[in-house]
Amino acid sequence: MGYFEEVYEVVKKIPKGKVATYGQIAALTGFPRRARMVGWALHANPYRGIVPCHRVVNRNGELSGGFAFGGPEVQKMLLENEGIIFDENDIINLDKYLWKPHKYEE
DNA sequence: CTTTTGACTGAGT
DNA sequence: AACTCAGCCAAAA
Repeated sequence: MGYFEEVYEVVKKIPKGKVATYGQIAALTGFPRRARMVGWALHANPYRGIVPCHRVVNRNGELSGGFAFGGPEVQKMLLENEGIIFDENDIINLDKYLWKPHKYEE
């Protein structure tokens, strides 16, 4: 099991209707300074369609970069389908939708 | 092998 | 509030 697997496991744990940041996932995997690795793991995501990478956003709650599994529009649609609402700037209200795990372990 | 780059973040200016 | 700098570490050139 490589580091990627840990990232995928955490991402898969994100409950529907919630989102998590790269840093948060990194922290959950035990490496709070490896947010970039999380991003890289998802970039190399061999489990596209299996790992809900659309629930992973940057610290500001906005959709990552200009590309994704199909495009930011698809990601937005998927998140709205999860019950998440975007603001005027297509930013997610982290105050409401940020995933707040009870424990930083497992 | 060395250098650049990147789905990031937090601190500093 | 917007921009820059520095850390992190793996893959690609």
